[in-house]
Amino acid sequence: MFNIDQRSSTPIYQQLVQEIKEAILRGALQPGDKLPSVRDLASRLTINPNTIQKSYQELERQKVIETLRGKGTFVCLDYQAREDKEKMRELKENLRKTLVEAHYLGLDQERIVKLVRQLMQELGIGEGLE
Amino acid sequence: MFNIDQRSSTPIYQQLVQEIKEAILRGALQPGDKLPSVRDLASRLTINPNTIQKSYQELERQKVIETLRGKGTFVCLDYQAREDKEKMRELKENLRKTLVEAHYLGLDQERIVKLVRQLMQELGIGEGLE
DNA sequence: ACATGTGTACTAGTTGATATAGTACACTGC
DNA sequence: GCAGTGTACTATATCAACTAGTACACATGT
Repeated sequence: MFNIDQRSSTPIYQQLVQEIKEAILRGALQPGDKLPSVRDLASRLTINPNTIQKSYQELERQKVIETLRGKGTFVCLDYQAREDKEKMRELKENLRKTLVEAHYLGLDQERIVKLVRQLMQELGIGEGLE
Repeated sequence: MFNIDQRSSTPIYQQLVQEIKEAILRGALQPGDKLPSVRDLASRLTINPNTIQKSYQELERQKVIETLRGKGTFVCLDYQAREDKEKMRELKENLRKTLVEAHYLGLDQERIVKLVRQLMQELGIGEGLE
């Protein structure tokens, strides 16, 4: 279901957050869809339930999913992008690092922009918020 | 000299690697320039010398700087971008994450490209390898 | 009422990366 | 020789991430 690399240096819970967000972006998970339960997903991925819960908590904090006690966890119906200066600062910082890396790999301006466009298409990032 | 945030969650040695690479990009450090000695920089930044050394080792591994035993550490004269499939894979993965974040912050395709172009200009990434 | 499945909360312990502290050695240039 | 340089090593402390185990609250179906 989700692609998790146990040996990766990036925390498992962060990988899962990323996987779920991407699944929503490409439409594999639709608004209103029910996510697997914490225990179910944990046993399927052979990961501790606490780790799954941490991912779900993070996604809920970001208003991407919502949980109904006793019923389950669902993809939010109306994701509203909010202005978040702190997140925006982090984004720029991150993009900065990535661009420096790209340059040291020998990519010039146009090849970088081309790569960005290609990845956005793969992810399903369109003109607006669809 | 270099902007290090002791309280940041990203490791100090990685911050320093990033700072030095950016300094080279914008020309503050020129090819052939001598970098501060491990001990000197450590005392100026109030950081342990071992941490500085770790940064220098990483940069040397990436062929960005080179060290001459007993003489000092210098910015490489001829940085040759080499094909590195593993690095390229990491770069794409990283860019992917960043783009997903950008989308969830409400940025559409054009605003993302615009931001990328702006940051590249700030960093001094031009058409080719200058 | 009961059993089951759900999210939630808590404690405890392990592991690995990070950073510090201290010491020692080898090379260069004066 | 001496000062400045990079390098190497051990030991220690700290913190985040992860695992393990347990317990509780709520919703649903029987």
